Amino acid sequence: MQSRKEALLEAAKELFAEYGYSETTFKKISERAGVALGLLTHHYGNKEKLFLASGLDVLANFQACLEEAVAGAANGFEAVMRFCKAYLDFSISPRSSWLVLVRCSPYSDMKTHSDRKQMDESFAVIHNLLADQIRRGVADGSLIALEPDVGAQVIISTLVGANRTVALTPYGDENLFGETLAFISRGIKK
Amino acid sequence: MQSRKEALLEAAKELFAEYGYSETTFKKISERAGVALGLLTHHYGNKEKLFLASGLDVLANFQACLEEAVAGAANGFEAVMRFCKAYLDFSISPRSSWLVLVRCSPYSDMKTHSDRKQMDESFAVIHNLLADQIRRGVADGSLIALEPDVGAQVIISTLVGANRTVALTPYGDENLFGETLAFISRGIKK
Amino acid sequence: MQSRKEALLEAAKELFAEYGYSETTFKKISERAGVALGLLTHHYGNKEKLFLASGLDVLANFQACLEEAVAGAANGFEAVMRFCKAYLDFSISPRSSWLVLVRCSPYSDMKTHSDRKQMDESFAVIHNLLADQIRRGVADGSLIALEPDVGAQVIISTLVGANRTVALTPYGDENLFGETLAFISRGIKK
Amino acid sequence: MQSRKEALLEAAKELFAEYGYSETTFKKISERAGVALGLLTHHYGNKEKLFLASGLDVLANFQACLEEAVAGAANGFEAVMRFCKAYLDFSISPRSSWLVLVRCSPYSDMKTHSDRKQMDESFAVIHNLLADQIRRGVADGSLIALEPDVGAQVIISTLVGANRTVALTPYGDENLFGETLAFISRGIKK
DNA sequence: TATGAATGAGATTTCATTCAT
DNA sequence: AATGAATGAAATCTCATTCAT
Repeated sequence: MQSRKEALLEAAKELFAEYGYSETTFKKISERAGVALGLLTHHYGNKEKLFLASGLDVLANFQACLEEAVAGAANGFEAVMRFCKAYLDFSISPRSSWLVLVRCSPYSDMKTHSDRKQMDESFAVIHNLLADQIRRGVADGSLIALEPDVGAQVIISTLVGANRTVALTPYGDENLFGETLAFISRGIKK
Repeated sequence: MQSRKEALLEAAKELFAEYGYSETTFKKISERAGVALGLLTHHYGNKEKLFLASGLDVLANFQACLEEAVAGAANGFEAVMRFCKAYLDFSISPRSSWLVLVRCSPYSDMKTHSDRKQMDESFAVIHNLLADQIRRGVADGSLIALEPDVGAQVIISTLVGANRTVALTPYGDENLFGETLAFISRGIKK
Repeated sequence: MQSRKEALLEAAKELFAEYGYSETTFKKISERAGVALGLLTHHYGNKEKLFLASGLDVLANFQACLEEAVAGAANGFEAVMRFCKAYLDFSISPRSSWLVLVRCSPYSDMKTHSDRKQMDESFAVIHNLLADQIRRGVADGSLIALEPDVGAQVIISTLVGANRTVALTPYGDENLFGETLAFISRGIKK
Repeated sequence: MQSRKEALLEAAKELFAEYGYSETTFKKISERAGVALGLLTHHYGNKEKLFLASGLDVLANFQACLEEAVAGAANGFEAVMRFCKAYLDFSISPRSSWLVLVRCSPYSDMKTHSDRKQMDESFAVIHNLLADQIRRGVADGSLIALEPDVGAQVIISTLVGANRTVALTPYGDENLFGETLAFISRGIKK
């Protein structure tokens, strides 16, 4: 059984994902969660903190998913490709509330909010996870000579773009994710 | 001499670029433009239409810039690379108000608004411009065998992602654009 | 050929009739008339004066119609009945813009406006026209003994009510005007 | 002790009655009620719904008053006359806020608003109450042969007109209500 | 913890009227 | 006479947040 606090977070994630920050109101959240309006500030302080909590909740799942993906890879190249596939898969999995991250990640166009920093740090963990796999791949000879941080930036940028194309635009082709992975592969494989 | 209608558009572009849609108010726009509040609806109807007008204005400049870039290329590969470079350069040129497009393009996370379609169509023109260069490169043997539409999608996705990383996040490295171009080159060159 | 001043009055009558005072705007009027916005104040001064001009224009037609109706009556009773029939007929004749009077006559629920007095006086002329016919009927023995002013008030009240029932409510039966005339007849005939 | 929600309704009834719909503002209502502006939409949703609530509140009192009036009548004719007298009396009783109904009943000149239907239905109850008394009077021989629905329409039209003459115009004579009752009596009594 | 009434600043939008051309 | 850009006050409505219960 879900506590009322959890019900609020769940409703907030759904609504922020669907409508974005400014079109999601306390009233809508409390109605969808089926709890009293006042509980929102009681449990989460204010709107921004709730937004952050929503984002961090999705992000924690995202991190876990990526770490699991890279775990059993035979070499660096394979680890990178698993990372990429997991990234794209997570973003379209129906119950991941991925769009919350589209709305509040450092890659979003939100005006900087108070706890942007906490979000940035969590995303840095993801960046480093990928950079580590690149380092491994360069060491084990499965990747071309890439500076790990820049390489991770380029790859994540590509994933961010592909993801947005599919999630937000009408151009998103069903082949796009496959092509993107092939494209990345060509760009890094030795 | 700038008409008041133009002054409003200019102010709107600056403010939408800087603050996004919902944090840009009529008051801020009219004050920055130095005109009366009521002129906004008089000339543009409502906030959304002004937002659209802002986006289309930037987009028109963007298109012109891309078309000029591909004009003198020796072959398809070179045309594609010029397109990509012009894309990234435009996005960081100081007076382009590029961020307006980050806020209202199909790649943005705006809730669909009324004239989304008009924006979509204009972006399709850009997509087709790139697809044409790919087609040319495949024909002249300077590119690997790519399906032009999917290829254009992948490349634009990569540019979108790189652009967001630089424009919005704290990770944006100064090498990123260069690395992105190299990465694209490796992914498509025969 | 209609002058622009006349076109404005015509448009104003239509719109005031259909939408009432406060939902009729200068913009709508000038657009329907196909002339420039500024001509409205130029020719009519302000909104209230235009409203009054619209009402008085309809009222002048109304008066003429009533006077013509009573002209050839054989006796007072017949004159009264002709008056009543003409009153009701005018109110449903398609091009009379009768509803303007519903909106701005002394029987309307408009908050008193500046030139209410002029409207009141014109309506008094109508009242007196009916009172004269009653006086005649009492004198010639075709009517029961009625105080002409009170009698005119009662009869006009009945017409006002019947008219509103037909023009404004969903209850308006097609027999209502006939029944109303029969009812009046029973109430005054000797 | 009156709740703030009730205070708002009371203030709204007074102001709508006095100034009509469009000249009654949120500011005026909340100031007269002595509560915060935002409570208006909090409790009533929007201006129209508050207007409707005001009308229905007055109408409920009106219905109760009419039902009580017809209760003890000796025959149909007397019941009809009591109905008419109660109708007219209610309309000039100082604390009835009758004018709200003048502004928002189906007999008003309001442009059709959303819940017009609800108002229409409530007025139909009043119409039927009168039609029932006519039916009784025709049956018990105290009235002439009248079709009950049309008869009710004619009588209510007469009351509506008399009421408007007294409430809205400068012609309203103090004898008018008495004369109107006599006039109705002559028109229906056997 | 839980509720939802209460607040009031602020947003968008409307619109009669003025005025330069 | 004719045009429509320009003005700004005022209207309705939203909404995060507070607070008494």
